[in-house]
Amino acid sequence: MANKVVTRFAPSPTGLLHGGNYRTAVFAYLFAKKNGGEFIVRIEDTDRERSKKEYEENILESLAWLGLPHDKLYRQSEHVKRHEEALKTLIAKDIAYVSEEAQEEGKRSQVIRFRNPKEPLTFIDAIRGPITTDTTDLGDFVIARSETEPVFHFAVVVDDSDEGITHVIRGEDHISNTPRQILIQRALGLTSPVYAHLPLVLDSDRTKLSKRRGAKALTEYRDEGYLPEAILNYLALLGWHPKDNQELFSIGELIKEFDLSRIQKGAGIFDETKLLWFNHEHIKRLSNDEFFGRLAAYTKTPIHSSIIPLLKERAQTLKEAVDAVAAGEYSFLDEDVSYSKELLLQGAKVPEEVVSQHLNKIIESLEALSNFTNDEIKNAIFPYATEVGRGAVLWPMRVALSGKEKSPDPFTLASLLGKEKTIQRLRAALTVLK
RNA sequence: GGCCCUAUCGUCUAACGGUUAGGACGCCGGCUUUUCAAGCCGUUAAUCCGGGUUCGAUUCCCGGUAGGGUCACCA
Repeated sequence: MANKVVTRFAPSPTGLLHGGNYRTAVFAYLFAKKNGGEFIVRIEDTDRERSKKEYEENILESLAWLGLPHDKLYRQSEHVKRHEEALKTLIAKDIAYVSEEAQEEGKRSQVIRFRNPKEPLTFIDAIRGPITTDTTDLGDFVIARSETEPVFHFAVVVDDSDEGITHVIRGEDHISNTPRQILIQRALGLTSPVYAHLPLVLDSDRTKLSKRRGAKALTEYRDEGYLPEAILNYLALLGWHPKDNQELFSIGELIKEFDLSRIQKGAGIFDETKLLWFNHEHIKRLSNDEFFGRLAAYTKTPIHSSIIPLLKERAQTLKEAVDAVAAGEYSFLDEDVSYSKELLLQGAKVPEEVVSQHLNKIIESLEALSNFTNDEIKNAIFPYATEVGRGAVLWPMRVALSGKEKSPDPFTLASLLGKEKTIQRLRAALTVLK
């Protein structure tokens, strides 16, 4: 109990967060859960001008959607009393002091600075090992705008301590902030948490992922029909790797396998193509009912439950599935088909009398069937098709059933349509030829 | 520019001194229910450079180069 692991994700609600940001949350969450610990979300809203409620809501919504529930939620702004107390303590001890500043545009004339001991400082990063810097370079840095307005470094240190954070898992861009935070911890007599600085997630142009350069917010991926489990899976493997070559993970498996020691040091590029592959894999892993439910939650477009298996196989995202349905790719199921004679003959490459013969033969074979399953239909038709020429039999059959140039294979179509409708359409094809 | 971090196929990565440098995505090619997808099979492709240490370096050390981060009264 005394050594219970507590991690935190501490975003500032000053904008929408992208995949790289959430990757940090994923790692902090997995590490906490792996160790039976707690995952805390702390909204860092000390910048009162730029913090917005809508961003906070978006962040919380995204975290919930991804499947990263927090054990506790804090807002930094609610802790101002504690910050003020700690600040006064340091001032009383003359470790911090009120500094008169040269008047500048948009700046205060008075701020609170930290008396820097100016010495070399080494901390052990759980991913990178010892990191040494000389704090002299920092000078007497500012820790608060006033007694009631602490700056990031100060508030973070006090909060991490108050909230019992044992492991600070954050982006590499915070490495250079760590020494000054440790300095404040020491001045306050606090123990330092373990630091683990994650490699950055880069855009395809090798620069830090940023909203400004078009990095998508997580909610955009949701709107584009990505599955949260696919994004989670992809994010977990961006900068971390299991012992073996397993790639597809459920969240439970990730928690079980996750290990700080297998985190990468070098930055990684966010690859949307691979994410798409993960998404399709996770779609395929969904049961038909589950997939149907996800589609229903995603769109108002009515979707026939019988085509769910086809959609699962063919669509990489929910949006793709919906778009295909909306574009009429499966309309042959409930609408009558119509097509030209040319299309019916196009792929057959034999005279139309021969096609008629084949169609008659198909009808005859199918009429004898009792179950009308995909396999039964295939067994009835395929040997014949192979014997006389597959294209000559299968192409017209497929067009007769779908009315389209592109469609699923003829056996699947027939089983979906049912015996009666299938035979009716094959007869209609004979009429077209006449 | 100062300080810090990093460096294996195009991309994500495995190999914690000895491997034909492995896997996945993508690309390309082939097969398939002569369509579109999916699926299956296969091909292509990498240790940044230079010095050490060692019988032996992707792996350890040093230097260079390159990339990134950070130098706010933003977090």
